[in-house]
Amino acid sequence: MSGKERLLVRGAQGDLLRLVATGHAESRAQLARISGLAASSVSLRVEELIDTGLLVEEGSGTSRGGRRPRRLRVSPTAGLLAVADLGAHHARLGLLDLSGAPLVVEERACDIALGPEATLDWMAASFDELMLTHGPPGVPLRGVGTGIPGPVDPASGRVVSPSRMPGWHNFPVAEHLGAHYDLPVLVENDANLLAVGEARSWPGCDNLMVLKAGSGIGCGVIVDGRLHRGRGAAGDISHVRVRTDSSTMCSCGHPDCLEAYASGAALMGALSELGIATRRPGDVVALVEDGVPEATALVRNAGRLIGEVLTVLVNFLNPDAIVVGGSLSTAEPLISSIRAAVYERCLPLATRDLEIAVTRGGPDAALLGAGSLLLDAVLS
Amino acid sequence: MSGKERLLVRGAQGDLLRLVATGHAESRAQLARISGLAASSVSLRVEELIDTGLLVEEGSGTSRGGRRPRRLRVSPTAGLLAVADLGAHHARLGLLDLSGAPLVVEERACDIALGPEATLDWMAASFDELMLTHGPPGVPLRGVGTGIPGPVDPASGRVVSPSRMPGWHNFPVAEHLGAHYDLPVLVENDANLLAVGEARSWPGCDNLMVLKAGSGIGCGVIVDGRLHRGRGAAGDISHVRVRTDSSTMCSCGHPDCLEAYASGAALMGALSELGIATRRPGDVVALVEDGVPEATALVRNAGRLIGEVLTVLVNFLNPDAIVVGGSLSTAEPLISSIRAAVYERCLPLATRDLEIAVTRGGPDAALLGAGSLLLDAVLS
DNA sequence: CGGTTTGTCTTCGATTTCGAAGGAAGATGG
DNA sequence: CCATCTTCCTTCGAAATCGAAGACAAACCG
Repeated sequence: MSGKERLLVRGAQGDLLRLVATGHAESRAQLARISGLAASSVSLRVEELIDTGLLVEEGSGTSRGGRRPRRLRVSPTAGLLAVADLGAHHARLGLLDLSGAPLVVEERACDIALGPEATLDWMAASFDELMLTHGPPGVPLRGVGTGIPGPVDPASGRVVSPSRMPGWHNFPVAEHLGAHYDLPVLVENDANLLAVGEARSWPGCDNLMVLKAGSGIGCGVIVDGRLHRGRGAAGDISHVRVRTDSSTMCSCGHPDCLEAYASGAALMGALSELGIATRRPGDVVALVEDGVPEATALVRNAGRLIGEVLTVLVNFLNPDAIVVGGSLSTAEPLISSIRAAVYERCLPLATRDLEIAVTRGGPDAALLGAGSLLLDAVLS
Repeated sequence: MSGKERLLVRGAQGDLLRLVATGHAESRAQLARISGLAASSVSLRVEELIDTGLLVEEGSGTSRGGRRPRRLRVSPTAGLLAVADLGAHHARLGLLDLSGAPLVVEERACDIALGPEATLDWMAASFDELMLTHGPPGVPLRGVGTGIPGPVDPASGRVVSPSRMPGWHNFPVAEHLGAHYDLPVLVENDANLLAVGEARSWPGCDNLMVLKAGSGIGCGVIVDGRLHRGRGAAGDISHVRVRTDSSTMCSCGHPDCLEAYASGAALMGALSELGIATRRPGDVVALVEDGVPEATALVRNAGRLIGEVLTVLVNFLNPDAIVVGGSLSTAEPLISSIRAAVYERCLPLATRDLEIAVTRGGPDAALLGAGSLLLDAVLS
């Protein structure tokens, strides 16, 4: 299940491979421009990477006015990454090649309430199955990564006081997965993975806030093109106090947290009090699309509250874009009321070129983000 | 007053010089460790820098168990930086050597309400005077920088819609100063400079929020050890909506901005309504120290409001420390009520190792910050 | 269609950087 | 006080990197 010889790419070679893998460059000339190395050095290194079997030349790219570049790609046989995005009741699982491109992605039902051991063992078994059924023979697994719907301490790879994951507190996820695989293991908060994944779809935007609005409210922050972790829990906005008429206690012990009003779980709760049953946050979106006024009003209020919180952060961080993802993101009134609140209340300087939009990266964005981070760990 | 030949330090040499100048290293061995270069390469480069007259060897450092290192310093004759921190009624002006150490610092009265031309020409004249009276003969000026008590667009060096600087809107400060000096010119928001300056006093803290509580409320943000500018106005918290009973209109046209309740100007206004006259934010601190209950109550309320805003940002950014500076920072009740609000309401994960403290960098911190940023511009 | 322009990639000598080895200078410890 | 250790710095051959020059390939354009 492992024990393959470690990928050996040191220094400059690793950097070049990474640039190709992440899609930042796909020709020698581009590599030279981006890496700052001389064209001749790049050619030498690329030669070696091709000899090692990590890179392949594949046709030619589009001309920029002169000779067409020879397109470079990470070899499909160089290795695979197994990645997962764990949700409360479903997980997306996939295999990526070393360029981060998905080979297979599947969504499977699971239940994190069964506890970490059961869930992670199930995940590992699913990875093994995917490797057997979809992995080309002889192509080694190079890394394993998963997103977790709760706070993760990046240093230790442990889950730290999650709200909706009974039995997971302080569980060493990375260590447990590492016991199955003698490989680099990545464990990261799901919103952070989404942020990293989305960042690829927002070229030129170095500062990004990616909101994940599902059962809970998560947020990943990209500063200067890199994921900002702070001391580990950066990006948390769910326990911010909001301005409301009524007063509701949040599970964290404080009154009037954003999560208690604007999360998918809160919306479902409010609907059920009105006698409208829902099973998943997606059902709320369906109600909105069906024109159920109670649902629309609740979603619109959620958007306003989220927007008011974002107001503070937009003034403070001056991001290039706010990206809204998660299962609630397809509800039109949510986005538009977030937009309204932010544009109305923020400084003109901060909103002048600010874009507020839904996810561009598609349903696999978080998996791609996991691939992206995992690649850094894999390439020496 | 200029036209000196440009400092010529390319690539690796500039990096080494910068490391010595910023105090990150003071021996060849240390340079090798920090820069990642081979010890032999470091020796070569340092040799050249000494030959050029930019570095000097000066005695020996303390042993770490073996031979004592030969201490390196930036030559005092390598050049000077002229820096200023402009306030509403006072400016601090100083000359720094290329290591960022102050040669002279003076505080002089001025009035930014006289408009940009008058103020900047006065500043240039003051710089010239300082050079004449305190600059060692023959030592060239290498750069000029100033802090501005309002938003600055870093790309163009213009002031953008400042609240308390009549006549400055859109004025090209960097360009105007650049006409006097054919040198690198730095123009930056004052809170940002304070943040950069303070960062030197907080080793190990890569993520820092530095609050400047004076007439206005400014905030500089250090992320990953570097100043975060966003699109230019990052760090603004003064126009965040706060939770209050009453309702006050802010000059920005929105109700209940933090600035309208918690800035020095707002406190002075509130005191005058109570029949207590003050001329400067510092007077408010004096009243608090004299035990005037109205002043204490107002300051405490300001601290609470600021703290509540910080709550959001602390959860979001997970900084290592919050540093409070500015003329109000010496009011004990301000800090303690900020502390109370943040510690009470933030996530344990975010506050576990969070320090909330007053400035460590002393009164010249902003000038030192200007020197630090200016150095980057000066060293090619 | 053939010259011109633009961009890509390789060749090769010059330069820079590295790394191992060794000398210098002080700390440590009997 | 002398042997030994640690750290600092330099020396010198080996390796990596650079940059200029040129070959190559396509787009552009009268």
